[in-house]
Amino acid sequence: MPELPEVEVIRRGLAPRLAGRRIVAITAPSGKQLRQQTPLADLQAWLLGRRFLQLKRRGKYLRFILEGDVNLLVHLGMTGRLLVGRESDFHTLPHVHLKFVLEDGSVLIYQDLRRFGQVLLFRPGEHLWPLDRVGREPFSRNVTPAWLAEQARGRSRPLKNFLLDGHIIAGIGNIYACEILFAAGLHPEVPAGRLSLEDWELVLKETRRLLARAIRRGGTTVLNYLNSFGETGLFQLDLMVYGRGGEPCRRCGTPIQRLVQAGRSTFFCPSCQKSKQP
DNA sequence: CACCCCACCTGCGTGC
DNA sequence: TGCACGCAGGTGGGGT
Repeated sequence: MPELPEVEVIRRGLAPRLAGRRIVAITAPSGKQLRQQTPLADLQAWLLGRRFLQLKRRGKYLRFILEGDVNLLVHLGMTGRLLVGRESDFHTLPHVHLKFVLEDGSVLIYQDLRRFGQVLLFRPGEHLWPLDRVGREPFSRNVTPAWLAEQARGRSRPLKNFLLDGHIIAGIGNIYACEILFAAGLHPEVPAGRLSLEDWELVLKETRRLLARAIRRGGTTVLNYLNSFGETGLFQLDLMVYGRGGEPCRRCGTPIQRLVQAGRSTFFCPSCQKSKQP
């Protein structure tokens, strides 16, 4: 699903459409539950009549802050979408699990084909516990090469799996993990603990560069990602390795290889990514 | 503790 | 055409 750039693009699109708007109705068109979801009756009890104040992002979570210290946490899982529009825009759309009608007649819908997402309500004063397990923000000053080296010290797990671990750095998913490793010229199977401080400087620099560029490009659409206006992203045009197994490397022409790490596909160029070997 | 596998869901492309 | 299989942007629980 959406990784950090896609979630951030959604946040930026949604925020001005929601700020100050009051929720006047909530329905559950599909009648199906997400992986984790506050019951509809509780959503209605706590959200109806309240205005959206702010929309924040933490890792891949979106945090909707409403009047009266009520919070709604939304995670899009693999296939979740948040779309804004007119009621009639979504009449025939399948897999719509929640619909919020706003006082100006616009609607916000949560659509999720695979239903791996989460929509959780937090009442005033309640702790937002899902955020406790979210790692550090890649753009935060508390993420430094030294901190990364410290986190990786003594670890045998492959660098790819380390980058993908949202409890350490938040927001990097399978696409950007592959792209970051290509940009840094590092082999995905190198044990994370074997990187030097200089390697971590490069990894962090490329992580920030790629995530920032992806946000500017409106995210990556490989299957069905859409921003809050139903538009695709453009970063897929910049992908160097992800989804390109067997195709020639865009830098050197060597066929891109695919391998499976921790149950997920990894794509890499065996020629460009060998400054460290497994 | 560290690490990996698997389930959780639905749909789509591929190959027989 | 039909069917079985593999695969898909994430995450956490449980096993080794």
